[in-house]
Amino acid sequence: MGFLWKKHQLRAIENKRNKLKIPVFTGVNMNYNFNEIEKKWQDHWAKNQTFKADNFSDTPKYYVLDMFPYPSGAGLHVGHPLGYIASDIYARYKRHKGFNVLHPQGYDSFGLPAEQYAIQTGQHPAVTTEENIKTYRRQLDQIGFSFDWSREVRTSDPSYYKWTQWIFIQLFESWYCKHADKAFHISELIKVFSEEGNEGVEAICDDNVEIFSSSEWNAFDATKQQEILLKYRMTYLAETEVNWCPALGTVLANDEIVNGVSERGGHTVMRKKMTQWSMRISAYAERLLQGLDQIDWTESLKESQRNWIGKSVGASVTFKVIPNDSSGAVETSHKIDVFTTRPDTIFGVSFMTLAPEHDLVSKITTGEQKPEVEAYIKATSKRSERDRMADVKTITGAFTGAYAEHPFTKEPIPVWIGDYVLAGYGTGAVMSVPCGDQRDYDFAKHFDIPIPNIFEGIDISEEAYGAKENVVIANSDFLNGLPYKEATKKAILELEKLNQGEGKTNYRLRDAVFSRQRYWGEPFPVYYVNGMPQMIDKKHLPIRLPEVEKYLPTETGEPPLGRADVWAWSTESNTVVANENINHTTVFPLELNTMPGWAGSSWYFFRYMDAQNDEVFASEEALNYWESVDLYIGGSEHATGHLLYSRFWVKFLKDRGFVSIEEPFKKLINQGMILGTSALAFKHIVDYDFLIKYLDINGSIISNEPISISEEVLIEQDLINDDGVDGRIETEIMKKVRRKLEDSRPNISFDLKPKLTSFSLAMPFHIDVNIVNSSDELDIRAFKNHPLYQDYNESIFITEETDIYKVSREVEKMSKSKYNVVNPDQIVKDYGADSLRLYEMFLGPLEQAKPWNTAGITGVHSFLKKLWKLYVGENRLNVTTTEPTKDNLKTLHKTIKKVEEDIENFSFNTSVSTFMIAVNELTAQKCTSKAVLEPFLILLSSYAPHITEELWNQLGYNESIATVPFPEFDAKHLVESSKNYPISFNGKMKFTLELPMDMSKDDIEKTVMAHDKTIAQLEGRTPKKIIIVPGKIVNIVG
RNA sequence: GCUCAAGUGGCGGAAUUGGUAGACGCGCUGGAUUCAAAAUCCAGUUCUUCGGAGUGCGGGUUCGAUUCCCGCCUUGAGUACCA
Repeated sequence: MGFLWKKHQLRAIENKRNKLKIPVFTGVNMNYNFNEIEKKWQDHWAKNQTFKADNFSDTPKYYVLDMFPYPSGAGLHVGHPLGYIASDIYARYKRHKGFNVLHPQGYDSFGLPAEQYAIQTGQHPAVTTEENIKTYRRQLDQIGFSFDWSREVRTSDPSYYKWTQWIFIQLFESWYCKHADKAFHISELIKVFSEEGNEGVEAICDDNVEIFSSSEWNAFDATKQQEILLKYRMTYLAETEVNWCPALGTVLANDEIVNGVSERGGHTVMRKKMTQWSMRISAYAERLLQGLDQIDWTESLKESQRNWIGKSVGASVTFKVIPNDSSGAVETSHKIDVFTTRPDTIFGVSFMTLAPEHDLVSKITTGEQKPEVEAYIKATSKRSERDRMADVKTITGAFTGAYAEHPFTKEPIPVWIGDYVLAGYGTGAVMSVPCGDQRDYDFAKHFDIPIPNIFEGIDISEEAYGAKENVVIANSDFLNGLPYKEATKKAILELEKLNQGEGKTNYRLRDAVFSRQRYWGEPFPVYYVNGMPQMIDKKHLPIRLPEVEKYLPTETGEPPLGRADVWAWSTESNTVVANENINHTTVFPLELNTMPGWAGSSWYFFRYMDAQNDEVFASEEALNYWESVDLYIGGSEHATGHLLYSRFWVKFLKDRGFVSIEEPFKKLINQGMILGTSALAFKHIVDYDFLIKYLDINGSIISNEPISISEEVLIEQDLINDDGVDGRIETEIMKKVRRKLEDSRPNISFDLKPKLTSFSLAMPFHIDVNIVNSSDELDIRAFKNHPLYQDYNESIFITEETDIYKVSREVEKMSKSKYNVVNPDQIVKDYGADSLRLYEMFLGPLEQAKPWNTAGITGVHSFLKKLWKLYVGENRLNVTTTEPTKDNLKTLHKTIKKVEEDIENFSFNTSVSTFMIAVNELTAQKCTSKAVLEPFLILLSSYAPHITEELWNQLGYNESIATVPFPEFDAKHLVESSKNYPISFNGKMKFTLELPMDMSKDDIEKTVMAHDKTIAQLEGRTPKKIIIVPGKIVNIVG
């Protein structure tokens, strides 16, 4: 029962509360009533905008950001808030430390799931997205995050995607100058073209640009000029081979494909040629690589970006194809360009290999070889990408009949095709050096091609020698005797002399396809004149998503926007108008694709700085004040998607002068996944034949009846291989059959003859974790009544103890299909948000994957109850102005030190233990001193904001605890006068000895050696050596 | 295959610069309280043949190693014919 205040006390409190405008709950409960407290303070923070950040402040800024959540229909499970809790603790801590903290939240609300749902149900994705956001918001709110919600953004909101469209236009209007190594406005390129032509332009552009003079440029018509410029723009339209996913009806980026199938849904993906918008991210490959050295990310994350960028330094080499008339081609002189990282091995080339898709293949294949080559190409094109990846062992290929000329020896080299050469990397052709590359080696062995050895003293009879170190080149003319490095240099030099090669750096990073054949994404601000894309002027943005009656592609295979009736651009009214007005003179068709998911998330961190601005994506002042994200927390699944694209856009925006930073995320932490603890039961399927003998009163058989039954027997894992268990199963089945017979034939006795006919292996299946208790005991009755397990209604259980089935546990990913999902709503209801926050942190290191086990939450929950009891006594606040004792201060200050260190190191789990130790100690010390209990609340308030805010308030403060300074650590309280020395013998601690801190080494030795236990331990031996580290340890050797 | 991360009680984990291995919590055992249960409180809880042994395994450096070095094994994540 709750304690009721006396009337006069109540009045006094009420007066005070009215003054402070804090919600009142009458009949203050002296118990820790977390539900009430948490609701009260969440409402208070929201009403008072406690966490609203100011864009202009004299205090230093700190920007803490969580990775943009996609509001899925399933809502949050306990794994999702982990990172949010960590960042919230850090944000709150930084506020205590005097920083002006920006800690915003919003939604990456365009995306596939809402659209898939729309296709199935016909509901507009905007409607379901709105609903999902509401659920998310409710769930986030109840955990007590200190977000500044006044800055909320949603990527699907036109006032937001207006600026995504704007950035797209900037990209379209830009080109990349290699010389200055940055992007510029396209007008500067046009100027150069009209004055000097393009020969001197060093730009990142398509490979197929023709060279033209200024006069030629000026003579081109507008369409031709546009066509050329498109090859230079940072975003461009090109026919590219894309990853087409028929099931999703869209194109996917490389990072959206996992193991050859779509990341979402696991559908097959095939190669298809389509005209698509692409982003020239490859222009930034080197800067994206170099920038990694400037940022504080985990090494593994940087490593995956490095791998994705895939820089390799080598040379391009041109081989001339030896003309051969039998190919029947009109042109007879061809060149094969290859990229190699080992130009030093050029004298080891014994054949060349082209990708089967290579353009030259059809041109150089001789008539004789044509049937074989064509058959091979046909066979390989049938193999899906996935088969090709899975099947690395099988060596296949075909000889084209053509020969290329070695640049130095002028010897003919046979040209092969093989699918181990990828069309998409380098030039799609390789110079094969079997002695130095295992794949070339295997290919040569398989097709009996010679394997010349060009390495001094290295045996290549078994395998290729791929290492670069400790190698000296031989049989290689002018390279003889040179090690790798020098040989490489020399080879490139000689190739340059012949004009048949040069040093070259290659990147694996491809330009990113930016079109999606989807409805629920940003529309492009683009219309088409004579097939050439035109940007809509920035002042007419946003171009809003049109309405469509269905969210599927059209019958003619166009994207869903092809279904919109009002989707044309009038250059007269500068508005979107009905399609019937299209006349290709003033009204033009609009782009039908939409932007990919990463468009909106590549710049959202800037929008939070100035979320409401309608003039610019964020004001210069706001951008300059907040600069970049100081701490970014999120999952590692974004390693090569979002985190690479964001860096790319930021570098671009910097080049164009829109922002002043080069990297968006200074420090990044990947929180580990919270895994589910699945419950597994095991079943046998057991088949029996029974012979039922019906008996009369005398026991004589009246009749025989054979029956067959099949039973699902649930058995505890421990019993599966138990000896007596078969007998138990048979007994139980007999019992069950007997019971049934007795029910149906009550007055007849019978005898049963069982015969086992089959017995399956034990099969595990998932049990809903909600019907299993913390001791792994399945509630059998609940199980039989559970709608999921109706099939087991009458199943037999074989268990150690009656009525209790012990499930087996397995840690796996938390997922609906495994029935191991734990919902935070229930946790908050049962234990409160503060308990949830503490427990999520207490589970283990933030960055590590760890299993969730709800049972353990009672530990942190009873800690909070103990804390409450420490502050709130039987009927009044237990906090007094009593002077703190030495012990009180020692406990407080060691806690301050530890918690501060922990937060700075993102070691949140260890501070939770520290809080527990502190409360245990202060309780044992019967501490009531305000001078200790107040600062302790501040320490804890980042972790458990509600209970601390409540107690802070009860202590009489009217300002939120979130705004008060962090307690100062004072080392003097930790100074000890004595030390409990561990006394070790040969490094093993045997006993401890309390000695004064200021005791000299000699005195320590004398005291220890004279001690009874030392004498007993030594058994008369004389120690060889005595190590004494004052204040640390004594070690006696001998 | 390559890259990265990690292996410590029944479980989650702690030991931050080499110095008392197992903090803190869960679970378990026993006890108190209760008509009973929940809750709460107290005690114990690495293994052990009671000598000791012990941080994945085998070596090494050191007075002393979970921590440093060498070689292996296992698990997880990412990536993959990248020339």
